[in-house]
Amino acid sequence: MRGKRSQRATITSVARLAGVSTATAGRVLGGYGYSSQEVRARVKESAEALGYRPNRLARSLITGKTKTIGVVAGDIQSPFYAGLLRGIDDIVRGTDFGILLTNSDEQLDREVEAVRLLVEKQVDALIVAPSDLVVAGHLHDVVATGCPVVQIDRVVKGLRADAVMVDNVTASRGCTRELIQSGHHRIGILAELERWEGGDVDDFIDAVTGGSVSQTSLFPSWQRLFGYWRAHSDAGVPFDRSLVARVGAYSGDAAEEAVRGLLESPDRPTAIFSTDGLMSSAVMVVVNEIGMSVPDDLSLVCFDDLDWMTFHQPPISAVVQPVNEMGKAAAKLVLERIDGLQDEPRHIALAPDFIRRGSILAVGDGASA
Amino acid sequence: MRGKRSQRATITSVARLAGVSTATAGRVLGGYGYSSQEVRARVKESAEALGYRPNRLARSLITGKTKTIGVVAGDIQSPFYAGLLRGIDDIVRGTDFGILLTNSDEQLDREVEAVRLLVEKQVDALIVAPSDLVVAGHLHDVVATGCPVVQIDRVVKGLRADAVMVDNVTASRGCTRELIQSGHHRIGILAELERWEGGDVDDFIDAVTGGSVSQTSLFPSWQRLFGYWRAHSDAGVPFDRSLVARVGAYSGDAAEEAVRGLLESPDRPTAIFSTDGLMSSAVMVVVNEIGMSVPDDLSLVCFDDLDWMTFHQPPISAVVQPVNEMGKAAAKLVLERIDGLQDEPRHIALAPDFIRRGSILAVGDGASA
DNA sequence: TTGTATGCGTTATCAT
DNA sequence: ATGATAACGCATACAA
Repeated sequence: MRGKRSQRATITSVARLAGVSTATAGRVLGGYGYSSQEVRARVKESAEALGYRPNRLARSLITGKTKTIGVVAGDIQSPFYAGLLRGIDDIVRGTDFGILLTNSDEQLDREVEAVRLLVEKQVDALIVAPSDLVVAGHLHDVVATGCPVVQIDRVVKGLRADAVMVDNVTASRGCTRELIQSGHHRIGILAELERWEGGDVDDFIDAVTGGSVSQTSLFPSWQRLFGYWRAHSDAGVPFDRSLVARVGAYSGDAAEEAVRGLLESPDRPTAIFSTDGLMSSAVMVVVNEIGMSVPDDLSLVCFDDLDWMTFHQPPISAVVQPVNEMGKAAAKLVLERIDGLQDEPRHIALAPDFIRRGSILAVGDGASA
Repeated sequence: MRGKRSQRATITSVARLAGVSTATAGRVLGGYGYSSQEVRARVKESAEALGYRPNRLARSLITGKTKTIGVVAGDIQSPFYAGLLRGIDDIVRGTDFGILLTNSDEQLDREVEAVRLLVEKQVDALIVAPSDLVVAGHLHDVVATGCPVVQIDRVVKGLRADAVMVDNVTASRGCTRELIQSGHHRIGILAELERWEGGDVDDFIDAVTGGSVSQTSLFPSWQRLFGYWRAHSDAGVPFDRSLVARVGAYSGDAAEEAVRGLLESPDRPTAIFSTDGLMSSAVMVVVNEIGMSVPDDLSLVCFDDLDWMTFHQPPISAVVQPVNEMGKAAAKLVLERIDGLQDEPRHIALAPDFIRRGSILAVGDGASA
């Protein structure tokens, strides 16, 4: 029996009803000081009778802690971010932390706005998927105030903050090697490849070949291209620039267009490595459209294991990112930092799994199983 | 040039630097009172120099508004809730409202906990997908305090609060009719069908036949069963209880088991209506497992249009819920209520689309296109 | 137009 | 163990 009228009960009203001071009422309700059995009972009873709910705002104002974690996701609707969020929530649930969620659409200006809002709302920490790996003054500012920041999925150049990501290079290198070992020498790679401050794909390959590129502060799709390149280099298979389909935008239409370019070319690839869930759907659309069949006409390996890849005929080989674990790792890091952990920024790189399924056809002479 | 040291600037420090009172500084920084050009400039300059950021906590404590909307989702990771969230954010972005997100996993106790947290954090409104349509004291309590509540996807019996949902009955009735008109008279329905206070499927059908069931406060899967029943009734096709595959839990494994029961029965259905995305995947898994083919061996219609349904061979017919629009509608309602809109609770039912694709085979004699 | 004084609901620091 | 009282950072009524 509570809820009462419209006016919410405060510590003051509870104290009055219980016949104690607000200080005493605060101690028992907040559970932070001394109090006698008798008083404790009386206060709790009064609180119950009035339907008292603590006002965390007031508490936060004085403690300086809001018990709230700000999250800046790229696109909540994508399975990747949804999975991250789920992982974060799994860790946070049970604590009395809340998640303040914002969406950047991978655009810097929106991210800046989002961070500003979160900071003004006094979040205790920030989990962010940075939109720009070079210009990030807003994030440096947050770090400078002492508010813990955990980067997710990618890391800003020179930002002294924790990070949780996946080892894209190793994963891509591994699954490209699978294709090569199955006899494929012309493997198309379909990748977003936006925003690299060093220039375009050719510049990137030059930089990579010249050894002057740091793997760390690269967007995932560039890292995956890098892994693809290394697998070729490892196996002594020549790298053909024309097999790199750069989508250049994060849109299904653009991806389909890029796939058409790849598959309609005179010496088209015998396999495709699709570096992202959105890209993978695009591959399927175009493959159907052209009337090709996987793996007879085209072998396929995808980054991100979407549900349909399991029951597609044939099932599609995929790199599965541990999205929930990434979210959990980020949340744990955040909680540790809030608890005062003071060591150097940590970069945690989780290892994706590769699941080989029926979408890879062995071709040529010495094809291994 | 800001950020400064660890101490955050306050109105007081800005006022001191600008040589004005805190009230004056507050007026220009908060933009709510009179101030002269000259003072305004000086204060803003000081604020900039100190890297002043308003503390919304303090503001909220006094205004009584946090500019925060609490959201209780079922499972953030599902495309449905992710889509809702995206819609909500689309509306909220640009305003200085924040979204405080929690996850109930469709369990009442977790929902109660979540709501408690949100209320203590003083959210200005609540958007919630209720886990229980009958026992919801926590929601009644919130409504009683005057905090706007918008139910999403389903509506609690007797709760005086807005709601945004989809017209499940009409949609299911429509797509079941499509199957019937294509000559299917044995249509299996795969549905979660948990938690109906009236009992099990037989009781439900009895109640439906007897006209004693209210469509409103039913979980979506029951409403979809209802639409399926009505389509049969409309067409004079006998309703066969054995064609109702009740999954009873929200799990892929359970769904697959239910599909097997349907497809391995001696007089198995010629078509299946799958009432949910998770169920649809289960259908595909089992269909492949058994070696059947859609639509030759089995026609298929699904509630929820997942990405793979477009490029599956053949493409799968689907009911597409306007998830983003639902989220947007809920968020708009919330903002209106916060602005003081005081009329009766509104129930907004959006109409899903049906997209007929190649997964329906016309059978029997008078099959229509 | 500006400044003074109070209060929002808590926690924290002292006394007692 | 308890109570008076001062914060926290801001907004607001009112006086100047």
